[in-house]
Amino acid sequence: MRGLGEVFGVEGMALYKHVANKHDLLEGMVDLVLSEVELPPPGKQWKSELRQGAISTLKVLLRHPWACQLIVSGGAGPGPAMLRHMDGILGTLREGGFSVEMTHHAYHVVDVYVKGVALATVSFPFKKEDMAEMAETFLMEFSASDHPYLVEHIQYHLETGVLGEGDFEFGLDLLLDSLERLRG
Amino acid sequence: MRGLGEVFGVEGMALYKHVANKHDLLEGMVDLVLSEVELPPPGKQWKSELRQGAISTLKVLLRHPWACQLIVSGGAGPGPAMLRHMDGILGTLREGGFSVEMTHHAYHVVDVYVKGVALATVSFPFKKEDMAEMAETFLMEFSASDHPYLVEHIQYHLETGVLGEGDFEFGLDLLLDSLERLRG
DNA sequence: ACGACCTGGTATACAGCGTAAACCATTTTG
DNA sequence: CAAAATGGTTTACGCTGTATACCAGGTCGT
Repeated sequence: MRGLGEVFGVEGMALYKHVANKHDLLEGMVDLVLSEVELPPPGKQWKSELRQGAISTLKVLLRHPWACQLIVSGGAGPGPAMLRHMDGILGTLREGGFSVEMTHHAYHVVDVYVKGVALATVSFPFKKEDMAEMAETFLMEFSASDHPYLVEHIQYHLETGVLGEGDFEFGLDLLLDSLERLRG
Repeated sequence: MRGLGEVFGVEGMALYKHVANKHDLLEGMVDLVLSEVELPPPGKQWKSELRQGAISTLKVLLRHPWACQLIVSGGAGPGPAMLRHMDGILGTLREGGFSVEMTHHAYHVVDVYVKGVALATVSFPFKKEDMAEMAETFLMEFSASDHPYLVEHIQYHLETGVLGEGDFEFGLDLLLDSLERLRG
């Protein structure tokens, strides 16, 4: 708070004339972030709309790493932007022909997935450059023979990088295709 | 720290003779939690093994809500239990006939999903009993006509409760079935 | 036009946090 | 038997969010 005050050239306490407390402030910021998400209007092509919405959501979340934690963990109650966001996605599903029940399932599955990827990406503890070095010290810690599959996995990551866009879309399409099958 | 010291009948600072800092302490606790997960040994029925592993993981995470945040957000580097856990799941996939690449995808998708559900469940801000009351004040805040689909969604939740076991397994099976299709 | 009130700022203070530093008794060990 | 490791205490520092009191300037009702 004092730091934010400094940004405004003001004593920290002055902020409390404008927001109730730090948490309220963060809630507002979070909702502002969420308002950046671009949601296509509900229509007939639910799949591409949902896909686009999910991708946009992830992009926004990755653009504001600090907000990830708060949004994902529901630490901030839903503000107007979040409500709009939810209604948009739910609308896409309903208009796309999903039943109320299936809409419920689809919404939560995709929601959890997007947020999960966002959080995992944001909070991955190593920088891309340190990865190689990191992996090396890593592979020393445990006898490679104890965790053969893990070694293989890490080596794969060394070749292909951290969780990237491709990985996200792989899972996303997996879900969307499954949902499509269930809708019919 | 001072509180934990009190539990041991000791001054807070005494703890620093046993752990490097608070973060280290939490890492240890997190790994202990993770060691509670029961993973079936890798074999031929990858699907049921993965399923069982995911369910066990979720159960453990829900049993220790405080650990959820840390585990999910990777705030704690992987300890021995986590390594074991990862290797187990990766092994299940590889032994089950998945290629290295598909194993990578499958692992991350399921991992993200399980952790996402855990975090969402744990950090859902309202108690089960207050839900109805909560929803009511909720539905007043925004004109119901502005968010018709959201209203519908909330009403569905009022009938069926918060995210429950069924919802989790729905998404899980969705993923597992898709993975099965992709494996072949 | 004048007192009341609202607005947005300051100053001070408090309790809480993690933890660094110095010190001290009691084992354990070379 | 001296040296050193072990596990505790005390004190203190800088950081946090924020309650409280105070105060200047502008706005408003009469």
